[in-house]
Amino acid sequence: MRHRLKDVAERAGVSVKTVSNVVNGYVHVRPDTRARVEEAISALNYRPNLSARNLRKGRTGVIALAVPELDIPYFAELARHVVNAAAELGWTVLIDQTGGGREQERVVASGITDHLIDGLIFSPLALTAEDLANLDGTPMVLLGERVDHGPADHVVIDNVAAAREITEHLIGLGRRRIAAIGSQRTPEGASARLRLTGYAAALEAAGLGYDEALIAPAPAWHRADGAAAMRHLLTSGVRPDAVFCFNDTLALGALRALHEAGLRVPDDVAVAGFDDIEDGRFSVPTLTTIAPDKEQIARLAVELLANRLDGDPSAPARELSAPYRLTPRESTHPR
Amino acid sequence: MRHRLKDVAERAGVSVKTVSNVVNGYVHVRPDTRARVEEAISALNYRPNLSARNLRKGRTGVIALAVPELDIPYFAELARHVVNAAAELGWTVLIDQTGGGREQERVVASGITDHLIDGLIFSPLALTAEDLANLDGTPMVLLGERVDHGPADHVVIDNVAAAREITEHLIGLGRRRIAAIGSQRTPEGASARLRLTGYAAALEAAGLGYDEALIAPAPAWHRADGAAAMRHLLTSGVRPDAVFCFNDTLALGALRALHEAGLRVPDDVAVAGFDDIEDGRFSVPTLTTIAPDKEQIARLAVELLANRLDGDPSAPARELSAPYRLTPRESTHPR
DNA sequence: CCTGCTTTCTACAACGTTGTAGGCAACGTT
DNA sequence: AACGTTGCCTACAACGTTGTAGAAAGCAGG
Repeated sequence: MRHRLKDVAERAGVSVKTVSNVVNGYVHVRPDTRARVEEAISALNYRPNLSARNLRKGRTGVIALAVPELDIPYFAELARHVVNAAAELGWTVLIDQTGGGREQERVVASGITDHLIDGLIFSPLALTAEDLANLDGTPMVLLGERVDHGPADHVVIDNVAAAREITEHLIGLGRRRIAAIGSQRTPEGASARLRLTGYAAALEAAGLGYDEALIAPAPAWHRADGAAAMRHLLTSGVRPDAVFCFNDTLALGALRALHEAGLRVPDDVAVAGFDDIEDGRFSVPTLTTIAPDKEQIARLAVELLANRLDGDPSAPARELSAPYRLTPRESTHPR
Repeated sequence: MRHRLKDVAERAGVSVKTVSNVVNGYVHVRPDTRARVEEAISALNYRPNLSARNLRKGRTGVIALAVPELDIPYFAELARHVVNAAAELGWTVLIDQTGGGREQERVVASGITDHLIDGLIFSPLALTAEDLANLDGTPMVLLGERVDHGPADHVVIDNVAAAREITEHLIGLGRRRIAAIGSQRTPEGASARLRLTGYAAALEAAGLGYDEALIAPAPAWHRADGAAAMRHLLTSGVRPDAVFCFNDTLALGALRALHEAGLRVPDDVAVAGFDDIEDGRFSVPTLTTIAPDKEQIARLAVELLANRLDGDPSAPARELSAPYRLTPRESTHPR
């Protein structure tokens, strides 16, 4: 029941190409011809076949955003901003959830890009620079730290400086036994490593020792992992008076574990997170965090992609940095 | 730098169609021919052009999931399940965030379906049955209550029964002044109306009066709306001893507002939500809720879509119901 | 009336893929 | 030796769209 240019052309008594010209806003069409064609278009409820158009033109007007997990609120919030930023350029954004594994990400990066979409904004966890090098074709913008200096455009925030700043905030409260939750040794843990570096730098600068026992790993960065890590710290006897969690969901899990252990936040233990997700503004207590400018990240990513699409595809890759802000809330109020 | 069947064919010394046959697993290809072709494919890093394939075959292997907002965790969690269920059938899922407005939803429903994808799983808020009737073409499965008995397949949960059950749970705790947060008078508020109906039915059956002053509207169902509605209830002097929030994010906002007002949950006010999002399992206190079987919802939706794609596109629309479970947690522990 | 330009429209080919029809060997059966 | 069958492969057309080339008609200027 779907109609083609041919059907519209027959109804309007013109050639297929003239209908195409009307659809695409070509100027040299007589007003009455245009009117006849438009009548036929709406009578038949004609809409162009994007696959055919894409095949012919090489453009769909659709880009994809690939993220590891949508139920990590940071990515969901980021997705909203990307959708909005892209809408301003008339693009539709489709979102692909990769799961974060290297193989899945490789499938997305190569599979999805097979001419269905014009470009890809990609937040990879496990993908290597080598994987990326094998991707000829679709323009791509990467978000986040992983794949340093690969062949693609890149939007980052300064994880080391941000982690250092929030750790210094904890130190400034007079806390001395500051734990960290979220370290990862896997290749996926690039952000974790950078945040750990910033944390260590802050401790060092303040003359506080770096104590391996205060570092709790977390296989993933979900609430459950944060709660488990916090419980581990509490039972291991290291008695932290503050915790820097490498993202907000970890921190929310840690808050829960502290509550269950009967400890008060921030009185007994101050808690800080990273990402500024909405939950942290309504949790009890509200959560001190690093707020990356997600809107800016999204806007920069979309702009980079637009430049790549319109400009020279082999221009050197650019790396842009987005701002962040330390946002103190109840979980680190002074005692 | 992208290669076509033709390039592979030339390198392997066979016809274009033979390469196509190898790619598609056609059986009658001599082993040595197949090997030559496969060598050429990997040497050139060939991957098929999906637009062209789609144009020819009418299938892409890609379906879309359209939801109002990804940063409502319920939709994010649902998205994960849909992605997983579709993966079992070899489908890729792209997610489209509509924003929930009628016009935007109409654009998605008609625009996205323009041959880029094979089918659509759609969770609409504002779309009317009339809008849907105008969509010839792409098979579609609807999630949620809106668009009752429209022309499309449908997966629902029994909102009335679930709302009634959780309200009865609050009544069973001995609460008598049970407020409701989340009512909506707009056409988008179909779920709100059903949940309000279930709430009222439970009160009625228990011989408790329905008090308009205990019903707090919420323009959207975000945490901020829940907090504002709760504050409104607290300052209006109706003194509720329990609140049923029409989703979990509203409830988390309400928890926050109760905390700020110095009230204890559940001792002073019991709180219940709806959706069973992950946050509610880690909040302080943890949140009593209705847990819809999201995995089942996703599986049913994907199955309906698969049937629609393989079977008769004009078969009568089916409506399937997914189960839910009342999940009591700390926020309604007996005093 | 011819020339050249502009406006309006059309025919055709091409984008990369796959279904259809058919050709050519090789084989087994009569 | 002729025949049908099977296995393997190829040529061609078609999916719906748009770029290119150019035709037809109208107009201005000589």
